[in-house]
Amino acid sequence: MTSIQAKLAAHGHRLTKPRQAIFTVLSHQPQSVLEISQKLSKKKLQIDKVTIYRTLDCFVNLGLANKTQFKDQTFFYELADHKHHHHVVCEGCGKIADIELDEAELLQKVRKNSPFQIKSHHLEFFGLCQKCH
Amino acid sequence: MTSIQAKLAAHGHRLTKPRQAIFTVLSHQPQSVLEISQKLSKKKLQIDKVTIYRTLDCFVNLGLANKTQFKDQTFFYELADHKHHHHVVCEGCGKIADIELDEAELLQKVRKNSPFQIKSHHLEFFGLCQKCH
DNA sequence: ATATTATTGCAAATCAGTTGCAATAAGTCA
DNA sequence: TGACTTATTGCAACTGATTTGCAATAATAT
Ligand SMILES: [Mn+2]
Ligand SMILES: [Mn+2]
Ligand SMILES: [Zn+2]
Ligand SMILES: [Zn+2]
Repeated sequence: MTSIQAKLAAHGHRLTKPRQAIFTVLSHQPQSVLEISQKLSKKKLQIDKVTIYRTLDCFVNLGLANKTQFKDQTFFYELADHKHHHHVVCEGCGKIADIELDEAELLQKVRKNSPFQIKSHHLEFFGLCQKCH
Repeated sequence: MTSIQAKLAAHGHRLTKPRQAIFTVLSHQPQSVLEISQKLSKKKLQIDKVTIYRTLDCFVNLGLANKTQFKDQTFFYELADHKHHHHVVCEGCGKIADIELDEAELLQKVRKNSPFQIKSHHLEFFGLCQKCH
């Protein structure tokens, strides 16, 4: 709460009830707005989806959340307090697991092979989890 | 034409005029359906966007095209006849360049770190091209 | 040439995300 | 604390991308 409080304040933003609620529901598991909405409902916290979108957007800008995308046109959000990492998605059951890699070599190769100044990347893996295998 | 012809036939699909037209317009530059549609229009080939979607879907299934996604909810399609590769997208002007990497090490690391059976991955880089830099 | 059925095009629907705006509630300060 | 300012919320309507239903059309096989 203090961290979010501080970051919001530093940007002239307010710590509101919806923002607190949405924050408590975030985790390292990337979640869609629908899933977040449903989690909130279960907690008897009724928050409009537009507010969820705007809040997540705000969190992403403040570096509190990360926005990801897998194979469909839906965006997923997770807490940003961990180390930079990527995910493996099970194409059988939808399960998502974190993957932590040393990407130094990879990025080095890319920088050597491309004249672009690279700022960020998306990397996601797809396959089958142990159960679905 | 023969390659597409053969693959279509092998799956009981027909080589139609729209399919030929759409095929000629594909390249290694990932393109959205809108862009493909505009290219076709310039060639005086008026094809409904629904047909473009269905055709691209068909091409992807036959391994003739690849479907990619960058930071928005739009899908991009490119020819699949080249070696496996990824892209760098300029966030200034939208320019897209191919990036070819040796991913063996990376995949090895991932397989070692994850119990999932990995089948595919998405990897895209974002930054600024030389002009926008 | 005819019959069969995959494919097309149009209209309408869906799905995720965005925008406008009036009502509400944080944060500020006397 | 209580009034004041303005960020934030919720609702309704909208957009852009993609999908679906269906009747008309055109590729293929005989
Ligand atoms: Mn994660
Ligand atoms: Mn390419
Ligand atoms: Zn699974
Ligand atoms: Zn550029």
